[in-house]
Amino acid sequence: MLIGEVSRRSGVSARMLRHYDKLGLVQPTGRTSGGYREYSPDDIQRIFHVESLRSLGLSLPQIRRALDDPDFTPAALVGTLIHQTQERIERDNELLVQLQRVNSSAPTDWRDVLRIVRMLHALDSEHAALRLRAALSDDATLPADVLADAMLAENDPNVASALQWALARAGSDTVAFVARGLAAPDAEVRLRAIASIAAVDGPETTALLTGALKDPDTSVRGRAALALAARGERAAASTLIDMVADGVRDVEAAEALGRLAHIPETSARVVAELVERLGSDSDPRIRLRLAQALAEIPGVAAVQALSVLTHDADPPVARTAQAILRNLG
Amino acid sequence: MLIGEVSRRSGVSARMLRHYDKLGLVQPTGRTSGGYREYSPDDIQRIFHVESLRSLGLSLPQIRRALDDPDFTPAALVGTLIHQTQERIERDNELLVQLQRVNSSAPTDWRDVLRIVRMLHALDSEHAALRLRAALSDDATLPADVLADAMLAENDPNVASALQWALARAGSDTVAFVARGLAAPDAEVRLRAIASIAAVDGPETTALLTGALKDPDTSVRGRAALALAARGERAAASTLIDMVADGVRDVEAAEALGRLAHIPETSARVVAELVERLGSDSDPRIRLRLAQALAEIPGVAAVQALSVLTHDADPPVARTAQAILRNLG
DNA sequence: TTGCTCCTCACGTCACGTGAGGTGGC
DNA sequence: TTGCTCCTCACGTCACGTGAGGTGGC
Repeated sequence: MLIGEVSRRSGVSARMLRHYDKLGLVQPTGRTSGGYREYSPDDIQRIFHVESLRSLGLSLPQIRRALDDPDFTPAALVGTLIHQTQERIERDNELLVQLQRVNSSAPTDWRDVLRIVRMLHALDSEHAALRLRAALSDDATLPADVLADAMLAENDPNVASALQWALARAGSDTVAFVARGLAAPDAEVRLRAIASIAAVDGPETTALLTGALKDPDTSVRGRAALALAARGERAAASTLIDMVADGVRDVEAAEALGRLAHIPETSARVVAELVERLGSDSDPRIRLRLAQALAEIPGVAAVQALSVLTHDADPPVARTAQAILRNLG
Repeated sequence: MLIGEVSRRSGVSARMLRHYDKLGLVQPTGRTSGGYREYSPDDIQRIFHVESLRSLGLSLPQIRRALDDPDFTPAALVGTLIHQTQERIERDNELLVQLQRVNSSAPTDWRDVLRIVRMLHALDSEHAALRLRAALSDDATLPADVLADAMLAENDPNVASALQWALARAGSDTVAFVARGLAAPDAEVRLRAIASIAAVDGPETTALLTGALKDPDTSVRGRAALALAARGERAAASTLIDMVADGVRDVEAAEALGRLAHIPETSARVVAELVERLGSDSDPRIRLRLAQALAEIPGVAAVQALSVLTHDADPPVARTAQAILRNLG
């Protein structure tokens, strides 16, 4: 079979078939009197073998060895190819993220592109000083989603807070980008997201903070509860009481409960829940903290609860209740 | 600054700096009397710009246009680069799957590799005839995970069943690979997984089938329930009753219930559940199917329930119950 | 004078495409 | 004789590395 037909049947260009010939990869068995290459069925088989191995990413010299050198076994090479492909995919994924960030900054000319690439490299730097400088650079070309991602990934508190500022300057529609961090598996990231969201007022952020009260992580729940209490949101009460009981930022939590309970109705509910916890918990340290929290709650309900506690079986609890009532009087 | 120091500071090889010069990308401002290239601070700036754009994947000619041609805007090119990168990632992911399949077949020489690549291509073919031939080829070099993946992805029932056979021949440790299909988002895939798992006896497959009773898809649940019933597993009863009620393979389901209820205890529970459904459902067609199912259940409990139904307010239900009792008597 | 740096020119890598200029076979 | 196919040789692509052979500057 002549080269043209072989090319048509195999899909390999005549140019490449001549190239295979020169490399010694596939040398046609014969030539016609006129010097035309003549391929035998075996030659054609071999072409398909070459194409098979090419589909796995082998180079032509590698294919030559694979087909002709009996000492060359597949194990090592296939492993290497897998590794190289994985590395290439990883690099390409990073490249894609960069390109999409550049794209979302909507550059009008290449100077804009250069600016944002420089900023992205700086924010990616290992040196906190460089990251800080980038965060403080006040470069309006940085899109909000990039700032948000950088802030969520930032473990240096100084840089993180500089990025918070930059985000605040970038406007209020940055909340959606930061909110993506609430779904992160890392609790630290969720904590930074909450801190950032808490800095922006409005019903949207309140809803996000309320959702975070169900977070699996204690610190995240606590941070959300304190922020909600500062907004007068009664939904935070139960979480704040948990914090008092668990001794997690319990002083802050108790104060927040006190401010939350300035409405008589809320006050009564908070006192009821505190009293219920005092009844169900037996750990003396927990009960002491719950009793102390009552000191922060305004209104008669708290005073009544404290009066009952002055006769508590737990001497420290009873003494604390007495002391609080004495101070109030 | 001479080329050596520029190279050291920028990380670009002297060879490449000369190449940039020849391309007109970065031409040093001056030369010394001896002909040495002298780079100005601006030249060095430009080198960093070139490297920035290279990090985005631009070719050297593209960078030249970006830096020198004011009419060349970033929008289109950045979009193209994103697209190309996505395509490359996709192709590399497919390549990686192929390589890992080849690897998991543990080829000892390149002939093994060629065999499995040929099989993989055949199983990937658009033509069902080619896929069928590959499935029937009885080639032991095909690893079980590949067979399982092919079977799960196969939408031609003939080919799928040939692959089932091939899997069965490959041994019983193929179940784990098939079980991965139970997590597929496509209900068809889960259905094929269940069918394949049901063909292998043992406590492991029974556990998988029991788990599938919670599948969101009716057909998947039904298939699992029928398979479990054939194994005498009473856990299938509720699902079978659902099938009777919903009219999904209801005749088969009723028969399976009958075989399942040969133990008096199970029989009583099945009858109780059927009666409860008859009481709570008002659709006459559903109630008729539930009543008919009672005919399949052995034991006195079913006969008692049917006796009650002979006075049912629903005439077809009452008549059916009478007919069943007549046949029994 | 001795190292060191720099210069230009050019070949090699890798998998091709695209000619130019010529010829065989129906 | 006219198309068509085939031949070899060779340049171009792309981003480099690595020489060879020569020279400037301390």
